[in-house]
Amino acid sequence: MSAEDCPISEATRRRVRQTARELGYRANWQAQSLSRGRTYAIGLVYEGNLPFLDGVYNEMLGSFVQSLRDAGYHLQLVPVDHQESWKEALLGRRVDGCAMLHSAPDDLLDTVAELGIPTVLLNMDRGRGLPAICPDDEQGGRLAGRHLLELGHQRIAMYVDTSETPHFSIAARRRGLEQAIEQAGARELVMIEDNCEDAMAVLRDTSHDITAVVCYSQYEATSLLSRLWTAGVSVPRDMSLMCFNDEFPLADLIPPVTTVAVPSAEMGWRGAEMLLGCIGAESSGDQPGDAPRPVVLQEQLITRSSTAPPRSPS
Amino acid sequence: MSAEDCPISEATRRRVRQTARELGYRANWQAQSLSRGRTYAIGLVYEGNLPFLDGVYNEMLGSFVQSLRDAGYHLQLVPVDHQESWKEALLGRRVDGCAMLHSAPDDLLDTVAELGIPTVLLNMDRGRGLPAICPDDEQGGRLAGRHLLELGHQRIAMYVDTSETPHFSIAARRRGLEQAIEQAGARELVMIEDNCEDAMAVLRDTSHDITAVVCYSQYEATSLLSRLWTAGVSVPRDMSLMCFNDEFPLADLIPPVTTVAVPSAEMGWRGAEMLLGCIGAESSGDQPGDAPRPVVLQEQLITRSSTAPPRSPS
DNA sequence: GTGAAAGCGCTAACAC
DNA sequence: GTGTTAGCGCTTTCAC
Repeated sequence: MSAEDCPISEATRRRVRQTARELGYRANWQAQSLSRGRTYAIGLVYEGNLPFLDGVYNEMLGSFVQSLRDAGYHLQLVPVDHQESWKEALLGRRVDGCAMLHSAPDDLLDTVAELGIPTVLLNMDRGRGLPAICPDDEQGGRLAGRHLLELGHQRIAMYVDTSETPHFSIAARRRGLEQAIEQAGARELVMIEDNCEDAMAVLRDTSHDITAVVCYSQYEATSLLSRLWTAGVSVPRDMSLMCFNDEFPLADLIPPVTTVAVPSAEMGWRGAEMLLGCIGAESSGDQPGDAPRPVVLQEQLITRSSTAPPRSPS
Repeated sequence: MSAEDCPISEATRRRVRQTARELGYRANWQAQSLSRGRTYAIGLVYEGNLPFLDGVYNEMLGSFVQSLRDAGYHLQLVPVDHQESWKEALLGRRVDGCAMLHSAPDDLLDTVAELGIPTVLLNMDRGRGLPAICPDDEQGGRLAGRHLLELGHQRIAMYVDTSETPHFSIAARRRGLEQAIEQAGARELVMIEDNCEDAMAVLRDTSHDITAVVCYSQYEATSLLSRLWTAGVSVPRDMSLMCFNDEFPLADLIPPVTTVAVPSAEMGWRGAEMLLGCIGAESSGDQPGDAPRPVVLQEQLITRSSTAPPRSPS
């Protein structure tokens, strides 16, 4: 009845629908769901805390949800924990597809692969060839490195707080920084993978002669900036500081912090596009052989006042 | 078949279920859903951005989701916008109940009331007598006020950034502060409802003689603290500063900021308890007359180093 | 082209 | 107590 050669005009069709709706009728969703074999739900399967605290994920998921909604889908939160209730949700086919971000346990990836549940990985790499979408953290790292090198810094450190969950973007950002440094023929990157106390020790060690530090995220930047102030190290006069992710509270700190922004909203809608594409392809009986290749999005430098040329050595 | 006088022992029942499950069988969820007239989904209906950026909501929703999951329910994100797709979701009964936080448009509240969809309001008051759960912001305000008064402050300001969406807790926190001030016989509260620039002007106006400022949230506190530093006003030596919500980055700022914490996790599980209670009562045919009364939870003072006795007037 | 009927997979009510 | 069947409300197919 949904054919285009229907004798009933489009206008009439619409009027009928409109009237039916006004009379309070709506298609029963559970019945449609059973009959069509669809749930019209996408599961957001996540480990640990709700993955929204970080502004990057907040924005990304916002646009992800919007795009899904425009296609008649809703996003369902599926926490992963020891109870394995997430497994029931997937095996019971409570969702038509799923999204994961940041990281996922192996058995989760195995499960979706076995069951053939359409899945998209957001900001995640090691994905068994599953459709993925992530920012180009290596390129972002190069952006950061070049910015500092152009300002005249020779000796640069990167600081990552290792108490946080590791993420592949750490390595990627590091590689980008190193590439930029190598290209410029400057001295090699000093890596500080530790907590804030120890980062301070390294930065203040004059034998390292560090004049600029790149923090992995706004979290490291916020606490390190505080410590620097406390220790009487002025930013950017004595030390340039920058980080990744253009999120709260970077713009409100003293000084406002230079950062490399990831295209969070774009990741969201691209992800939705990809996932809905997979679901569509699956239902139209296509072979699932053509897994879409990973989409990689460019990052962008946002210059603020926490980075400046190094003090000339006196 | 679910009776307790069943001849099949509990152990056998479990073994059968276990085996069936191992053989790969699970009850088809869509069919169950249709047959039982349940969707096993709760809608989180929200306006604007994803409501998780603020750490308070993050933690609250985390425990909300967990509790729902333990009861076999999933939380579905239902954004409210001009397209009114949320209305379709509710009218189509795509959810068994819903949760709202912070604020909700009138037609949304009307809709759930008309349709009789079990609903719980999280951190929201003006709710048509709907089940609600919120922190006692007035009590929190008193906590803040007493803390500063005990330190010896006489002239206190409260700062709210009016560019943010208004929330009833602003008034409640203000009332609490005023009550504490009145009780102590100190001078009246100076209200600053504006942006950060103007807040600075008021604070530096010596005719006001303000020695302590209470910020509405971590956002105001973060930016105001920055401005104060920039202006050479030392916290807490020249000015005590505190706020509400124990969230990032308060503990990482210089100095770490004193704050009044809301019991976010408890709000979450209490809310789930309440909502599931309503759904259960509804299905067991009880009259919906006994709407649970609002639950009000106590807040807690967390003292850090941004508050201190005022400088003795020289 | 139009209308009736057979499922979707489960639940619950009903006879045996 | 146990097995059978109607029915949830839609979609889709298959006769007319």
